Amino acid sequence: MNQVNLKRLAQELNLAVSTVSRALSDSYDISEETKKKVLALAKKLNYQPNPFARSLRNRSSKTIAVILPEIANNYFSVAINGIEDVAQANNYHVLIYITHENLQKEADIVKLLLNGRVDGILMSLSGGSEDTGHLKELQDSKVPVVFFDRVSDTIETVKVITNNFESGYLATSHLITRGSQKIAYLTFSGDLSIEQQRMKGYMESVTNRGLQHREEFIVRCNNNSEENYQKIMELFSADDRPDGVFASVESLAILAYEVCSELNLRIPEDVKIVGFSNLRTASLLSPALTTITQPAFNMGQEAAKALFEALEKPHVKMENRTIVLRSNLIERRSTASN
Amino acid sequence: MNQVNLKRLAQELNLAVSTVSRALSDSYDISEETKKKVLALAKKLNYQPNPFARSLRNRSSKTIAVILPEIANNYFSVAINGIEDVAQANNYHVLIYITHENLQKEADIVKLLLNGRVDGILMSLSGGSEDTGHLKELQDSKVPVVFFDRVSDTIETVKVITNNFESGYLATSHLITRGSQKIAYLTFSGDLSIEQQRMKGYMESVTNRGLQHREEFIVRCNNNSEENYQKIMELFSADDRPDGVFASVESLAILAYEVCSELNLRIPEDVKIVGFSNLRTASLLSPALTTITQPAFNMGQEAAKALFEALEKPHVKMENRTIVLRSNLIERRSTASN
DNA sequence: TTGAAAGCGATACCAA
DNA sequence: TTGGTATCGCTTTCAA
Repeated sequence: MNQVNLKRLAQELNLAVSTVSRALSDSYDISEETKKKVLALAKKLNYQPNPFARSLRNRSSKTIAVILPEIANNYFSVAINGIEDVAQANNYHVLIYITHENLQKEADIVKLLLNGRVDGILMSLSGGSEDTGHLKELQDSKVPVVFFDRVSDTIETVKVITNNFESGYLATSHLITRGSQKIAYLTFSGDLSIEQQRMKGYMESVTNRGLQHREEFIVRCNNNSEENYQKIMELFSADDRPDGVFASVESLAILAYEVCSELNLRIPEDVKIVGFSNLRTASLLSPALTTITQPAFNMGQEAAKALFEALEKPHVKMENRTIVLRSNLIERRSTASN
Repeated sequence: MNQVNLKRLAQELNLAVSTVSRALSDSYDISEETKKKVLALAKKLNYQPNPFARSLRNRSSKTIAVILPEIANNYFSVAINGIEDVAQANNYHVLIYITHENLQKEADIVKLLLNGRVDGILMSLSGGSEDTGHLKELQDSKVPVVFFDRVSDTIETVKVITNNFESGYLATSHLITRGSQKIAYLTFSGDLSIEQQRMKGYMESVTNRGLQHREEFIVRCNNNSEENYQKIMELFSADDRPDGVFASVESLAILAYEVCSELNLRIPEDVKIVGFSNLRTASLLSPALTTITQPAFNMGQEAAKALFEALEKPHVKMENRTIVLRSNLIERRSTASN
């Protein structure tokens, strides 16, 4: 094809390729006149530098990767928004990889990215055993990583999270204050650090408020929505069922609503519910759902900013720093007093 | 750095770079023995080919781009899921670009991608005047595009949409059947082909059922949520307010709910509402929202599949074909008869 | 101020 | 069956 590249520009202008290259990068030792001519022709022919040649030469891809467990989720999609925002401002490209909570897939993707395809990685861990080889490999590689939301405890780098322990404590205390005595906790795998923090908050609140800790009130869910529905159904069908529920994940709060509807349990009269959630329609649910809402957009932004800061100092090791952005408890009808 | 590249492998094995390259690509004219040795060392050193060198040489990036107006949206995030699914199966990488309904940004992004950075593009148009130079440029370039959902009327290529006209007709007829007589239509910019189709469906249903068409019942919204809220507020505050609303966009249905709540209008007794929506919690809203639901995941998949088919026949011009996937009307309480 | 040429890493052609 | 080398397009060092 009649590709527009430096050679082509150089030929048309009777200049050397190197001259054209320097003119385009506004090098100081090229005359104004030449620069003008070059820029004019480049514009006219709509010259776009070949990104691969550039990346190959410069060892920099102007691209970051975002690895996350899922995307059809109000938290993650908004977080991506924040990330993309910062990336566009820095003229970077954003690659997306979804692990679907599959650890093997996560490992494969990470391996795929260790060859320089991206300059940095933003990552939210898949469920399953947290720490495995691929994260170590990442850390040993030259590719900087910033974790957000579902962070790794063991890898030393920048992490952006919300105040999970406090939020768990707050949500549980809120339920107790509103009159719940038997509080269930719905959680995902339980391997993730953030889950553990939220649960610790729940436990500590239960204990501090003098309530009895009951193992059967902790429901560990998985990737299978139907199974989770069944588990929650069992929880609520028991004779001695909970009168309060703290869902550490949005989807589990929704399932709890569905189960209550199925069993004709009234919210909040029979069961009060609070959930971690970024659902924009939380206030329109029936009844409106009390939520712990994470600053998703901000978390994405901060994670991306931290990554770009690291990219500017390529020879400095990533510092081990945790940025905590506060979540908000937004009280609605699902936890009203009886 | 001590990068692992072909040269390094070749040196360690006392072979030529070209031999190593062919051994790794399982070329038939390399001896089994050599292949084994090469593969073993490559594995041991965790050799990953440099993607840029490869792309530069092969003129193929193994990457596609997805350009869309927004991502924090149940339709688009699920569609991306479908796209990513197919891309991963094809060992392709996915770049994401969000235009935020900004036509200029869309044009900039498209220009950025004409230099071979991606092998193909999946695109859902930003609002604003539909057809402008950047799309033409795209069509003239060698980069194949497939449109999904918000497609271009004028560019000839594969397009994946839902049955917009029919759905608009169906939604409106449904409102009429349930007793609405004065039906408002909430739409976005109105420039997009899909919006026009939906509106045509609405109009034709209104006319066919012998209702009066009223210009003031067509509310054209924009990117500004507060302004839209005001517009809808005015609509419902009028003496002769509508008793049925068809929202052609999810976010407008949500706004309608909020306005009704503010004005103490009962749904469905005072106003019935149906909206295009992929909200997973539609059934939990108060009241449950009747929706026209698009097969988002499928649409993403089909668009991606069509793109990959095109990528396999690089010298064939994209055919002008429209794939229509049907949306479903899911009836819920927001349109119950009085 | 400009030009020539080396080199980034992988591929493919031609030669041996 | 293997080796040598040109090439993709761009950047940068060295020379003029």
